Amino acid sequence: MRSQLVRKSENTYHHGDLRDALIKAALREAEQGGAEAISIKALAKQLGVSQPAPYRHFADREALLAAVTAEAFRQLSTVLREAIARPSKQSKLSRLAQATLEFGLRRNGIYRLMFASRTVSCADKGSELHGATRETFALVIEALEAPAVGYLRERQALKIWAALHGVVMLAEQGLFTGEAAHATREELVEDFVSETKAALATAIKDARRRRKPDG
Amino acid sequence: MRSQLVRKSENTYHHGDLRDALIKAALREAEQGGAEAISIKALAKQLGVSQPAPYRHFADREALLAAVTAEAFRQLSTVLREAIARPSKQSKLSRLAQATLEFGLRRNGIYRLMFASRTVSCADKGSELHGATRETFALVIEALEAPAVGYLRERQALKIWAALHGVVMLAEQGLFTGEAAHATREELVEDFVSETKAALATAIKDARRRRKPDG
DNA sequence: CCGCGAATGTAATATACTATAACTTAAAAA
DNA sequence: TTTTTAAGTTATAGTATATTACATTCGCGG
Repeated sequence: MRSQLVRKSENTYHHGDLRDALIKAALREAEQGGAEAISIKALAKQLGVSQPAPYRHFADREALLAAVTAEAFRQLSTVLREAIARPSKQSKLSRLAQATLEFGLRRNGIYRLMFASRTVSCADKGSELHGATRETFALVIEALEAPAVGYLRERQALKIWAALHGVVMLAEQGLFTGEAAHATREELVEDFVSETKAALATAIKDARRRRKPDG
Repeated sequence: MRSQLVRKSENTYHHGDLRDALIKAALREAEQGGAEAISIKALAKQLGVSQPAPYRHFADREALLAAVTAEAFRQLSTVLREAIARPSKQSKLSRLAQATLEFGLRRNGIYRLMFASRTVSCADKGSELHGATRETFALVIEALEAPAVGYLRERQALKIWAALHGVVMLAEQGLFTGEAAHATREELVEDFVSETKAALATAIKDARRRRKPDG
C-alpha cells in the first residue's frame, strides 16, 4: 500500500519524471527551512522511491541544490517579468523592487537558498544556474528603462539590486523592529528606487555632456 | 598519545575551558565554509575531547551556532569600532562602510554565518546574540555623525547597512564579473556612502525647517 | 582535611543522512 | 525480437547529531 500520491501512476517501477519531481519537492521543502531543509532521503520517501534513486539524477546533494536554485531563479525571473509587464502608475523599477522584496520575505527559505548559500558562487560559467542568475539580473537592467551609456546602467542596476537584497536580509533578521520600526521595508525600498532614478538621470546627463562638450 | 595541543595541560580529565575553546575553534572552521563547516564531532576531536563533551556546554548544534554568531558580531563590532576611531581623511561612515565590505569578503564564511543564516532571526530578544547584533548596528548609527532628529538617523543607518550587505552578497556571488566588473565594489560602497550623507543632510534640514517654519 | 554534590567528561548507543556497490526491471534501440 | 541502457532496488559503509548511563574531578561546607 503506497500512500504517496506523487507518483504519476500506481505500481510503476519507474517514476516517470523523478528528476523534475525532486526539484519541485525540494523547492517546497526549502520554502520554509532553506537549503538545510532539503534532504535527499526525505524527498525520496515523499516521492515513494528508494533513498538512492535520486542519485540516478543528481551526482550528489550539491548538484540537486544547484538545480533547485536554478529553478528558483527562473521563478523569481517570472515574478519580476510579470511585475515589469503589469500596467501600473508606478515605474517599472518600483514594481520590480517591491516584487523582489515580497518574494524575499514571503518565500524566504528559497530566497536564502538563492542568495545566502555558496551554491551560486560555486556554479561555473556555462551552467544552468549561472545562466538563470544572469537572466534575473538582466530584468533589473531592463526595469531601469534607461539607455545604455557606457556602464552607467549596469552600475545602477547592481546598486539597486544590492540594496534590495540588503533590505530583505535585515528585515528577515528582525532589524526593522525596535527603534528602526518607524521606517517600513517598503518605504526603504522606495527610497532606494528614487535615489537610483535620480542618480541614473544625472549620471547619463553628465556622461552625454562630457561626450559632446560643445553641444 | 594525544597530539592535540589545544588542551590546556596534558592528561587532564577536564578541559578547563571547553566552552570557549569550542567557540573559537568553530569560528576558525566557519571562516572558510560557513555554518555548514561547523561539526560538533570534528570540533570535539580537534580539541581532544569525546564527541558528547560539547553537549555539556551547548544544548544542541543550534545553540553552539548562536554563541559562535554572537562572538562573530562582537568581532565585527571591534573591527568597526577601530575603523571609526582611526584618524583618517575619510569620514567615519566611509571607513565603517569599507571595513564592513572587507570583513564580509575576507571572512566570508563567518559573514554568511552572521547574516545569511536564520540563527539571528531565531534569537530571542534577551539573548546574547540579539544584544551583539544591536551593538553592531549602534556603531552604524554612530558612524553617521548625525544628530538624532526623529528617526531619520536610524532610517539612514538601516539603508546604508542594507546596501553594504547587498554589495557583499553580490560580490560573493560573482555578479561583479562580466559586464558589471567596471564598477568595483569599493566604488559602489562609496556611492552609497555619499548618497547616505546627502540624504541625511537634506532630511535633517527639512525636518528642522518644518518644526520651526518661521525660524 | 574530608567528603559530598555539582560540573564536566566518557563510553555506548539510537537515529538520521549521504553516498556507493551490486543487482533488477522496463523502456528504447537495433 | 533481442540487446542495450536508463532508472529503479536492496544492502551497506561512513559520518553526523543527540541521548543515556556511568566516571572523574573540582570546589565548597562541615
